[in-house]
Amino acid sequence: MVTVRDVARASGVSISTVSRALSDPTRVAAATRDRVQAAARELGYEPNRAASGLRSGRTATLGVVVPDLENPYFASVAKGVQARAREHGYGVFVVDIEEDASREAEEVRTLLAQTDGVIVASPRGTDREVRELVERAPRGRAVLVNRRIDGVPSVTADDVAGAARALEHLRALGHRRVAYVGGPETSWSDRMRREGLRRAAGAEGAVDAVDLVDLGVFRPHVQGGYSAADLATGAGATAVVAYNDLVALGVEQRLRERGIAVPGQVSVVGFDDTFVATLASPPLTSVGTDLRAVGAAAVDLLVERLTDPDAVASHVVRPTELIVRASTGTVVA
Amino acid sequence: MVTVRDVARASGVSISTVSRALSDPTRVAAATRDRVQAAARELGYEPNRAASGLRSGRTATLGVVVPDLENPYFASVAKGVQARAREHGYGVFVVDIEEDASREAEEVRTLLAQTDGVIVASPRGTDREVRELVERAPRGRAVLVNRRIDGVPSVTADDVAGAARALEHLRALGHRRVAYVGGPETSWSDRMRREGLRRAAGAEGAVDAVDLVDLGVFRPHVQGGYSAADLATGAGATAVVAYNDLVALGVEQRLRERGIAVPGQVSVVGFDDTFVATLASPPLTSVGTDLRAVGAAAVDLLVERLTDPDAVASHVVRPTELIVRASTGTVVA
DNA sequence: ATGAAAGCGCTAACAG
DNA sequence: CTGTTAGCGCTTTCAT
Repeated sequence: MVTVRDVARASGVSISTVSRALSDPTRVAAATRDRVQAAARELGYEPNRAASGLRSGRTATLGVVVPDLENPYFASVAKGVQARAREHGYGVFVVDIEEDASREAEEVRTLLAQTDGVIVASPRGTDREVRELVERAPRGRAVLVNRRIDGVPSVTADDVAGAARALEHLRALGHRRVAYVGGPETSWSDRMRREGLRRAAGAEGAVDAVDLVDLGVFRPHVQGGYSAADLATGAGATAVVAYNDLVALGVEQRLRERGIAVPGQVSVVGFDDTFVATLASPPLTSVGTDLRAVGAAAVDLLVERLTDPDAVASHVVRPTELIVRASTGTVVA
Repeated sequence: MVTVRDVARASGVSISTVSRALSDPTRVAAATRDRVQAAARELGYEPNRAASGLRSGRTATLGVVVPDLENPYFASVAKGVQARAREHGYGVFVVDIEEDASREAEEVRTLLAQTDGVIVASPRGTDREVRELVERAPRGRAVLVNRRIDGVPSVTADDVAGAARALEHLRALGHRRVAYVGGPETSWSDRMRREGLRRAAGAEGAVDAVDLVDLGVFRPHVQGGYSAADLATGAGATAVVAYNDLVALGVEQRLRERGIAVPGQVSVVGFDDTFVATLASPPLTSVGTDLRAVGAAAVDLLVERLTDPDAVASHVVRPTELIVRASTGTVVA
């Protein structure tokens, strides 16, 4: 193993100069700096993170906790986190809690002890639990994704606006009775999406008011949508908005089986605009956000607070966009 | 921050006893052990990984390099790696090289310097490059997934058998002309899949021999299959085997657009049996492997070699299975 | 601008 | 079975 001592010997300086030349090149004469850096490169020197971390108190590592890496949503967020962290010089510990809310707090705690900061994506606990969990983090070393709690920095998508957009789209196509297939109860996004739909549906009795049928809570997977589809048609809805793309695919699947045309008889809208939206047939109209950007924003927030401990807890709200594809169409009489 | 000293003081023993009681409880009297552990819990002691790593030379961290986390294939492998590593007490650094072969070597090198071992999933470099990259790893601290090189431990799927199975399935359905939509040239799996198909196709002129049409190299995404579909029908194939599920979906998509029934006129088979296979319409017949198990096996291999440096480099070959769904059917005259 | 020296928290000899 | 001590590789005062 090549250490600072080896580099120091090779370049004829002391180990402290090596350390400086490599970490903060401005604090060393240009000539010395070059000599040291050349020696380091030649010897294949790689700083020992454990040692530098022990001394400096920084691990140069971030943690990200996701409910399920196989969910394309979180895969994208994790990808964004990893990429941006790398740009800032941080490595990333990824922890998949397998949708088990009870593991969340424990994993965050462990990660907090071995990283500089943690990103918790779509926390599964209640607001109370999440707040407690995060307040144990000294100086705001935790950032939430998809959950907004006062005093805790977070990155969320503008789901309210996105959902409203979706509803307006459906209204414009003539739909007056729209069903919503809901997601997990602890999902903050679900609450926001509901809210957006409700607001956009308009006052009861208004000329262009839309009847919103809440189908309840379903598993956020294909199966959930498959189970909900019949309820939607039974309720007389001509359009279905689903908690996410997978659920929407489940709805499409069941409708197809029953010979109900999409969008001929029923229109379907998903959320998240993950790549599966384009795989569906018909391809899915979906409310999307740039998920990698969400992950990247969370890293930026964290790094900012790590660098400047006095930074206030800010809430970044990323824009959402309605991507119209073939799964939505006009109402037939 | 709570350190061993605090725990030592609280439990009335020396710091080394604390260290022992916490890491190897057998080397300490039962009563002492309990006292120390209680104190540690009460104080909320979390060992400092940097410090223990610095002293012991172990980082308790593994690295995994994947070409693309958003690819469901690698998401599953990464998930398997993370879960199993956790069971062994290791954290996992995930690095996504964004399908950029030129970043591979550098990332592996960096990772090797800050972890105990590295798993390289589906290396994108040539055999030569991969061998060089891995031989820099002292004492076999690298394991390959989806690439078999002598002397380097690896986990692969039995793609030859899987591909053969797929071809036999098609033959049994009456297909005598089958097209293969190939994947990346540096893909070892692609080579094996080709080989399996070739072998199972049988000797030319045999009664039940199958004509294998090689369509060439395509991008391993939906678009690749979409582009290849017309070539397959143009070549008179009644069945198409695709490099992976996404490619197969692309084939299905294009065929549907052209009004060619699947499986009525053309059957389609994918590889990897990722969750997207079930999303397709019709759902895709696919040759699958338990991808989480692949990741887990890679971790086991690595941990074994980390624990016993004399362990020989073994090659784990995971079984593949043909999952028959609605995208394959009998040939119509 | 550079060097000497201390010490981060822990584990591993070595004593006892 | 337990305590003492040294030191992992690095960063960071404090001198010079």
